[in-house]
Amino acid sequence: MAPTTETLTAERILEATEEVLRRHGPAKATVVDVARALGVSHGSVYRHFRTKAALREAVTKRWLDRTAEKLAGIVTGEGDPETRLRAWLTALFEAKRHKAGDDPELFATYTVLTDELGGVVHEHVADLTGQLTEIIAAGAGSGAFSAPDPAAAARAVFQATGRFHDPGYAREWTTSAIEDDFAAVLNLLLHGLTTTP
Amino acid sequence: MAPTTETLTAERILEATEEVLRRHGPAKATVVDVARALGVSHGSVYRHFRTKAALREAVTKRWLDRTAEKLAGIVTGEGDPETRLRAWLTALFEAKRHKAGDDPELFATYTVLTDELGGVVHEHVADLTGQLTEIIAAGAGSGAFSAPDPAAAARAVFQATGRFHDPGYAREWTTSAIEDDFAAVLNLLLHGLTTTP
DNA sequence: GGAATGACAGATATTGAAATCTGTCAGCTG
DNA sequence: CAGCTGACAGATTTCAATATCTGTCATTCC
Repeated sequence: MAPTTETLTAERILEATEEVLRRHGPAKATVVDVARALGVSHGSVYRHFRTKAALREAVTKRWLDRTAEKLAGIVTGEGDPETRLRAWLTALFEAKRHKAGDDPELFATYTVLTDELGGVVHEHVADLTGQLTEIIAAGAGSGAFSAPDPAAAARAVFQATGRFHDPGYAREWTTSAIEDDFAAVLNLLLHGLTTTP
Repeated sequence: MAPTTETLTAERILEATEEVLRRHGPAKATVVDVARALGVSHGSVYRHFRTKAALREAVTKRWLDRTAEKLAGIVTGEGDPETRLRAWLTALFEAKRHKAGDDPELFATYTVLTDELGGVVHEHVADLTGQLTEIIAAGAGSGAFSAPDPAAAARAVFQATGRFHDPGYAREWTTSAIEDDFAAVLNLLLHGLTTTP
């Protein structure tokens, strides 16, 4: 479509792949489509990604990492651990909700992709619970939280808030009660974590 | 298959429907199959259920109600509210996990059915959170729980434990860490609900 | 000579014609 | 006559042929 003289890099292929996925959806997006969008033969794409699955995995990892990076800023940010924990969980919910609301096609596409790519999602979840563990460990250290095992507490908090970040629940993120539900769960969990003076 | 002289009742049709669903799965189970299993014409089935969708809805409701009935016994059972709350949530998890593990085919079938029948599921969830509300209200009354709005707390607890009863997570119910995860979430939530002396 | 191409074999997806199903209803049956 | 039947029209699903795609690699191009 747009045959440039620019060198063909993995990054350019990933950009084109995301565009093709947005246009055609996960079922109909082909490697041939990606190559056509870049003005190259599909053989050239296979020089950078061994298989179609590897290409899908890379583009999905890139998408998940964009969210993780945003949240990482909050972990090392200012405020006490309770404030940062609230901010982090709220930011995660907001990020997912906006992704789902702003571009439903692409969100649905990535939901399909994450379903077929267990490994990538597992790493993503490990990344996020790692961030949560840092915040909770800080709170445990300062005496604000009662958490003998911060990593276990982080997993519990992440799992208990699944309804507000797991793509499987995306269709409920537009209902009016979701804000109240989120606040209720968040308060319950924070009360459960907080030490009682 | 087994043409009996017994009268054709809605209940007999539902039994046959569940059997056909177990055998053929949700995609291939037809009204003609159900009629054949009962040794009647498919027109007779339509005398009891207006549409195929109504039949599927009725058989699904029946399935969900069986779980709700089991749990209802715990609500009015013995023990203090905290004990009953733990028992109720554990029983819900166990019931779902056994359904999923004992007859995966049928469980997968009902998961598909519940996905297409929003209304029935909504009622089922309302039923279960109603039961939870009773237990939590009892705890609030006795001073064991701090819950200004027991219904809201019940919704929060139900949603926070979604990972352990939502069929969407069924494939994770066989992983080894699930028991620990459940215990961690349960303890966190109960600590969050309990008043601090 | 390192990157890109395009023809190719086997695997996967699309398509449209044929078969089956859903839902109705006039008539049969006990 | 209350309940059941089975033929029927329109909607949906199946199946097999046809077309497209994936992944490879000998060859071309700069």
